[in-house]
Amino acid sequence: MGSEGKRVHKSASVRESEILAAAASCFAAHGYRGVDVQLIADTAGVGKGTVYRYFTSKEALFHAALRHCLDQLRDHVRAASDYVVEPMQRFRTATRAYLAFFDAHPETIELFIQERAEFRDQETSLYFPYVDEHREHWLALWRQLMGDGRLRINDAEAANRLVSRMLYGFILTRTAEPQTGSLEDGFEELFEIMLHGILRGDT
Amino acid sequence: MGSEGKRVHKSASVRESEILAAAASCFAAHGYRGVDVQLIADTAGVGKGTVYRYFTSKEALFHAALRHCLDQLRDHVRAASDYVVEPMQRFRTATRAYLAFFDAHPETIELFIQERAEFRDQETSLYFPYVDEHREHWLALWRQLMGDGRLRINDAEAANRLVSRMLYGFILTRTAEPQTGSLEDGFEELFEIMLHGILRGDT
Amino acid sequence: MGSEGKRVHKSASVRESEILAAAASCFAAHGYRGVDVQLIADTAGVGKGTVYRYFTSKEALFHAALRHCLDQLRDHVRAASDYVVEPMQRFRTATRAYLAFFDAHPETIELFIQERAEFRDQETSLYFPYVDEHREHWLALWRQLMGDGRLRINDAEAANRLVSRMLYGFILTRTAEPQTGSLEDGFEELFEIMLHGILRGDT
Amino acid sequence: MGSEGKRVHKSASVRESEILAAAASCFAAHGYRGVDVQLIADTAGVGKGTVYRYFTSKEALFHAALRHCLDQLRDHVRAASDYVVEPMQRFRTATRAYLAFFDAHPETIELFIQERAEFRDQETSLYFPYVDEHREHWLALWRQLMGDGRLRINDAEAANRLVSRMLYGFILTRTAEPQTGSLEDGFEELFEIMLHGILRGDT
DNA sequence: CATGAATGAGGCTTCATTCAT
DNA sequence: TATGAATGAAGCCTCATTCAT
Repeated sequence: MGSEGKRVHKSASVRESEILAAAASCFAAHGYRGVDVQLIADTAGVGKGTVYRYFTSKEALFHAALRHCLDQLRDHVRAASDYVVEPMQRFRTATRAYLAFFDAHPETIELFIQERAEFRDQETSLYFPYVDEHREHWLALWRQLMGDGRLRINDAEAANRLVSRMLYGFILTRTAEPQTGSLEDGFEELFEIMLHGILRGDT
Repeated sequence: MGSEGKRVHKSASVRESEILAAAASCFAAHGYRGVDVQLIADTAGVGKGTVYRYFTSKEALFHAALRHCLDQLRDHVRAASDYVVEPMQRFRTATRAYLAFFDAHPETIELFIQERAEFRDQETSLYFPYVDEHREHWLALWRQLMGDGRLRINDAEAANRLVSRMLYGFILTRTAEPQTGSLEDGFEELFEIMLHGILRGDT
Repeated sequence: MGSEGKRVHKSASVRESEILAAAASCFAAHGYRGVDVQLIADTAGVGKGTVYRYFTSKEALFHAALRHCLDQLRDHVRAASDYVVEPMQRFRTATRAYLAFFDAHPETIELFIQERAEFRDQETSLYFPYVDEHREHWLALWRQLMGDGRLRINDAEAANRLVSRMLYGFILTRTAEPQTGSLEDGFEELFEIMLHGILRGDT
Repeated sequence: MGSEGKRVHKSASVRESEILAAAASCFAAHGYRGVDVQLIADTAGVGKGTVYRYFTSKEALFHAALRHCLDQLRDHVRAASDYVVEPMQRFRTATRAYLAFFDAHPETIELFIQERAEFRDQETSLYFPYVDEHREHWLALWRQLMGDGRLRINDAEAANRLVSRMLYGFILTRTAEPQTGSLEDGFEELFEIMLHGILRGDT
């Protein structure tokens, strides 16, 4: 009961989601500092006071919006890859899903950048805790991949970090060059290079 | 103003450099929006008015500071690699110099991020013109590398873009994980992977 | 803010009037440039932000204040003279009311001067549109006065302009000489001269 | 000797005049507050420091410029009218010369307005002392005019004041209406009305 | 609870004046 | 003496946050 009711007053969680969505969209479009909380309120169709009723501060709202995106990202990647058993296939599927997510939610990229720019200090950053949160999951995958000795690298941490950083750069520069197509379009090429490098294998 | 004597006259170029250096340092430390021009003035040891004597606006100052860093970066990489004749060696040297530069001037990374975050849309962005400016130089290198058919990729543009984006991600995440050492320390590992991929060659 | 309680909510129109009144008073007392918007806010008993909530800019506020005075002036003169039927009596009554208004609202004079001094060139000037707005009304009066051929002048435009300019000078110099009394006190003398000139009629 | 010499360094009095002229022109064009002292220096072709070498402050410079204009005005009117013996002719000639002066030096009008707007307090105003300075001269004329009993008014002070104020209004509104021609063009009409009033003499 | 009017600290920029050269 | 680089006080405006209704 509740969410389908005819009541004008939406349930708190619906309100919250709407504000969150508005915030993500505004922050992505204008940057953290460039956004007046009023704009978020207008976009969400609520009063400014209401925004502050649901979120302590502009900063808290930003973090919540980012967290929301990160959760969606995780869900998306997990939903696509968790059921894939074969490790390399799982890696491939997860990577592809990762890229596809940002094609579908480009605002997430902007939130990444904004967080990096505005809250660079470890203290306030959400990115690091987030990475930590899922580290074990992906390290397990890397250990599996290393299991049969096919990797050139034997340190799961290092492999994970290296690939993460490469992907991160790939994501962030998505809009860098106008002619660049969707991220997923670049996937095969990227994945091929990540697996085999730029040199021919027989070298 | 600092603790020095009242008013100091210096040559315009010296003053400009000092202000530029102060600006780069402040912007890197606190972010574009987080910096009060007064702080830059104090850091440079000049009055606030003096800052505006040399730069039209805070924004202009930021762009000038970034441009300064980009010029240094280019000079550094060129100085290290231009004289290297053998293409692969030149690629290697340039890449290493590129990473080393950011170890020596980590504030440059922050300025990159800040520009991306604050001036994402605008024509004012310096990064893309900068990249364009040097595109030909590096494309030539890629064509040389492709000359003997040792590359898995035959499109100089694509190779250049791919590697640039990977490196960009590598740079940006430098401070991502506390335990990470200098960028140059990670060079061998990164370069190895870029050349040969994460899979063993015999796969 | 003043000594009153923390935050007071008033109807928008009341607040606007209060700010307008404070602005007129401040601008008159210190001149457009000599006024810090903070002073207006303090005088109105509101925060500075509130001033900007009601008026886009200092300039807009000034123009609004002037417009307000002009409206009052028009209402005052019209209220006094519109019901007077006999043309010459109407002219007399209107002129007297005009002078009396400035005795009652001397700040209006200052706003006139300030506008002339600060916004001389611009389209933003309110004075000329204002004059135009009422031109027809007064031209009609002049035509009536000319109807019986008692005027030395036969051009309603010219007569209107000439008298306006004389009155304007009379108003503006009100405070010119300390010993000068109220404008209305000088009315009879002025009006007599305007009607009959400084020379005796038999000359 | 001196002023015709080939020395690059102009004599102090020449410098001063140039600065004064530049100041008058700038103040008239942009208003007292709208002028950066730098602009005056540039216009005069000297360094900013030099301006301050000749004049204590911006305010002092403005007053000096105004004083200069007032002196010229006085000289002009006196030169034209002092030799005229017949009182009414002298009044007529002086008035006409007064108007003609402002046609030739319209910037004087602006300086009048600026002073009125910025330095309205008796203390700093130049206008009142100036008027006082010449009061006696003109009062004498008025007494002469009254000598033969042809004036409707018998108070020289009052007559002087009244006419001054009318003329002042006439001057100040010169640019008020675009279609208005030169002040001197309006002279006959104005003078006729001042002498005989707007009503026909036989009324 | 929801609202949006009210607030004031904070930041960018200007410009009159000073002073080292 | 002449200069113009240097200065910093001052002022306009924004916007995150609070709170009366």
